[in-house]
Amino acid sequence: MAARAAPKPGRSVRGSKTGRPVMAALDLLGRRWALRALWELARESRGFRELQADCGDISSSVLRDRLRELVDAGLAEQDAAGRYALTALGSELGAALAPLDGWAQKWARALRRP
Amino acid sequence: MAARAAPKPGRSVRGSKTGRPVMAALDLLGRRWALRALWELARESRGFRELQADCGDISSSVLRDRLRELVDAGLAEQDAAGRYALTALGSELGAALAPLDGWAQKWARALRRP
DNA sequence: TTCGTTGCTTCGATTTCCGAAGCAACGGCC
DNA sequence: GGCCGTTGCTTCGGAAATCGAAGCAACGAA
Repeated sequence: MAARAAPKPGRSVRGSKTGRPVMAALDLLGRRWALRALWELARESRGFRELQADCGDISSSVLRDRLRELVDAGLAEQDAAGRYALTALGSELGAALAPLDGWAQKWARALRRP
Repeated sequence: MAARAAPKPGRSVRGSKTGRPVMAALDLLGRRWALRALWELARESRGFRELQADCGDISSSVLRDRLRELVDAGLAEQDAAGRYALTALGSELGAALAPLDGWAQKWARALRRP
């Protein structure tokens, strides 16, 4: 249970008391599965159980916590059918993180031939 | 103790057995303080204790683990003076994540007037 | 009405993280 | 040389986050 409020800009978060927005983002995203859930939702809206499966069978309790945080932070919401989807803000974050894919491929290449 | 190998592309990581590079990245960065440490190093190279202070007094044991992983993954290294610095690859990741700052400011604005 | 699926919740076991303490090595500085 | 402050860690016990299997009410299809 529990599920305290998600980190948000303007408030003191783990590792920073200044309230600087990016620090809140780093706290929010630096939790296990947060980035992955966001990444998956950026691809497509999905229901809880489907999302869980697509995240490699993440524990349902943790997925619930992460989703709650994303919703609380205004990055995700549930549509009429109950499916989870990113808000406009969430989509923009997804777009901001999109370069990660290209970088990771470069990373893979670099590690193959050091 | 412990400190197993960092997640890398091509290998099975938490939440994905396909070896897709971006999944390894999401695993690596989705650990507490990993994003923050990378973010700080992207700004400037620093020694262990200074980095610890700048990360809001993160526990030294965890910082050590995260740094080990970043080094192991080829994203960071120690210079002649022993200071931690990003490699070329690490810097590119930092650059790929740079838009996060701008996004976070937008997030802050959006939450102020909902 | 039975059956399968979904969206969760619970809770005990594990893993991760925290944080205070300690320590060897390296300067300065006298 | 001897003393002091700083640095880069390591150790380890306790707290917190995560896991994972189980269960359950609600819903739709048959």
